[in-house]
Amino acid sequence: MLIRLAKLCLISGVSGVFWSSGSLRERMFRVMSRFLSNATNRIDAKGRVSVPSAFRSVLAQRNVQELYCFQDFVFPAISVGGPDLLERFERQIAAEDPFSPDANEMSLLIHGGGVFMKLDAEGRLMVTDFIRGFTGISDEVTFVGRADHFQLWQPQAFVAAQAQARGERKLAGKRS
Amino acid sequence: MLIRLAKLCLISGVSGVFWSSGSLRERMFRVMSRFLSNATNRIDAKGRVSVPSAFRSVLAQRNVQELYCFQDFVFPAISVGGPDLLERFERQIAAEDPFSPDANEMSLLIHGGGVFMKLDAEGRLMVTDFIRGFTGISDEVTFVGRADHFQLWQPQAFVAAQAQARGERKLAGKRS
DNA sequence: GCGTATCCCATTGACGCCCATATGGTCCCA
DNA sequence: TGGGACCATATGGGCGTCAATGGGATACGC
Repeated sequence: MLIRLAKLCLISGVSGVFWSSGSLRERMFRVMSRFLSNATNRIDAKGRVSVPSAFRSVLAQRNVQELYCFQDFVFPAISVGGPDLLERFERQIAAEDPFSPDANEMSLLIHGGGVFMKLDAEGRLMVTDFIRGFTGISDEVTFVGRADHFQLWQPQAFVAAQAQARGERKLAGKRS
Repeated sequence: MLIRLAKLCLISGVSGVFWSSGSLRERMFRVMSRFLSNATNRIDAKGRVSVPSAFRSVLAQRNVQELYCFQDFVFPAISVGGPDLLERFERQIAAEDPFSPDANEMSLLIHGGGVFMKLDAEGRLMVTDFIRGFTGISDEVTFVGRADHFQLWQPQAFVAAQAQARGERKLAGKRS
């Protein structure tokens, strides 16, 4: 199961290169600037929601000004990161056989299913239909840190998914 | 043959030359100037539809004034790009034996299945029968970014194709 | 001359930019 | 240790700008 989770992670964009290299100082820096924990904020009348301050400062440290958002491949959640996230996907496409139907589908998802968004001066983002439709979000958003990116969840869906993941881990632990 | 054409499509669409490096400024520029995300607009009584502003500014940045449109090889969608898209196809054809059946068929699709179109002053394009017939579009158009070009889809067909691609991604991830 | 496409202008509704307020937490000082 | 000032964050809302759309008027082709 652990392996499976690791794979899931990779699928949804958490790259394994995250830890692998760089000077000690750089690694310290990265540790400091991970997306971690979760928080739930309300959507206002105009459809905006504040990105948690902790996440915003990570974005600032990484010099991320435009957010690349896409509909996650596994969960009913929107994954959000910097343009480097998109570039990683594109490299992945370029790396595998560029003639495969896989690459075509991949492009349909990451280009056609991805958006660039910007935060306003107060660090809020618009919750568009693009986000609502895919996640089921209506009036509250749960922000979930995923190391090098974060996700937008419908609050109940998140606790459910988390509970399920916890349950499977427990079983795996008893088995092994 | 079909596979071969699909390959062609991919070559031009998700080109492997993707932009691995460059100054920060250059990368910002590139991020800004690729076709990304999707949006659905209505067709008015005269059969016109507005191209999303984001796509128009990409076209402007690339100095594209005439649009080359052709019926996509794999999806029921119209692919739209600058004249460079057509030129790339033509180079591809020229690269192989000009008398081969393959080259002949490619030309049939590339040239016979393609048209040039122009936007009006407000950035709208006419939805002709050429487009309607192939895509099933009737009163709404979904614009889908594909990095170096974009596509016109019948809205429902797009969500269906995207859902299928996502499903296959998920399965592939779990399998491996 | 009639249908069709292009040009021009008007409307409106959404989004970005700006400032104001509240609320909770922290730090300092008595 | 308790109270209070201070600060940061989350949230609310006004307003201007621009994009999407609608519709009239004119040019063009069959």
